[in-house]
Amino acid sequence: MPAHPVQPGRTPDRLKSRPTWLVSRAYARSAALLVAGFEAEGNGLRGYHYRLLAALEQWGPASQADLGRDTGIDRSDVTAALTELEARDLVERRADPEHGRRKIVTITPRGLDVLADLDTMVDRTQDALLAPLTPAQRRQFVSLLSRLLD
Amino acid sequence: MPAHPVQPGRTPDRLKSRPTWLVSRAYARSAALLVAGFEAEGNGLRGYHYRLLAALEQWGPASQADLGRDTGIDRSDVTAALTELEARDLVERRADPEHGRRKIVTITPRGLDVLADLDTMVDRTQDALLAPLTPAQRRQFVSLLSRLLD
DNA sequence: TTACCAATGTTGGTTCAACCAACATAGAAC
DNA sequence: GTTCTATGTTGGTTGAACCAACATTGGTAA
Repeated sequence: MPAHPVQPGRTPDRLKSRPTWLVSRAYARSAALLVAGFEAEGNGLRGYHYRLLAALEQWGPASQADLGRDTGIDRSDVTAALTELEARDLVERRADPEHGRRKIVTITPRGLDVLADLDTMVDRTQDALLAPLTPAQRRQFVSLLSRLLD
Repeated sequence: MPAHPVQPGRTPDRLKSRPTWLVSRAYARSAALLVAGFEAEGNGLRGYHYRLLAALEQWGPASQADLGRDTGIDRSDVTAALTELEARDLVERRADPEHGRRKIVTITPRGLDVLADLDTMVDRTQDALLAPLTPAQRRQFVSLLSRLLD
């Protein structure tokens, strides 16, 4: 369902055993945990910023267009998010010397620090989400999800 | 992550094995399949309408406020969705004889028919979503999701 | 009874993520 | 040299989820 409320009262039988419904509820919980985590210790950063920092750390400097393609974020949203990251000294934007219009984005040392902090927050969120499962069940869950998305 | 794009190019390692990420990707796929199903054979109806019809079928006539509480849909959105359902003769709204302001909503025979059609569409969507899994894995997946949401 | 409070249905908003269009400007292709 | 495509940016639009206020009604307390 293209709707993910956090607090339905009771659920019709036809919904509550359907995988699409369960996935949407799991997503609602997961997203709520992440939003709470970012709000509590993200210093105003959100998922967009985290994904951009992660991409920069993993693959090194990139143009904004490439960043957008890699992260699946629209060019215009990349621009806005990078402006906020730059204002916090977490990334650097400099003109590509070989391409007049292109800008090369680099993560700064402070950006790496913040990314590390966000990483531990996100890791704790995984534990919170998977709390009801045993370690073996968690591995199974991740494995099934991965297969589902191949 | 509070974002569910359908087409990221490549995914940073730190994301792609994290349950929250996998769940958000699974939700993106699930929601896209459902939206496509409703668009193809929903005759202009969407998830909201389906949930309301399902609640009415399952628990019988109810006031709008109760419907909202049961489905987790805001009162104002319930009003709008019911207006559309009523225009299609899928529900009936009549004043509660015992409560001046309250309205009792009932699903009509046509509403039951449409609900049955939507049910088969939604069932087919389950198969599409779970296609990569074997029957045993599907049972496991549903079981783990249910446990996760307890 | 009267006065207050809570609930109902409705209207008309706001917020926020996702997405789209248009632009000036730069390289690439032909 | 002209056309075509890519880039970064601005300024939108859409749609789901919420929220606020209102008139109206029932219930509660005094």
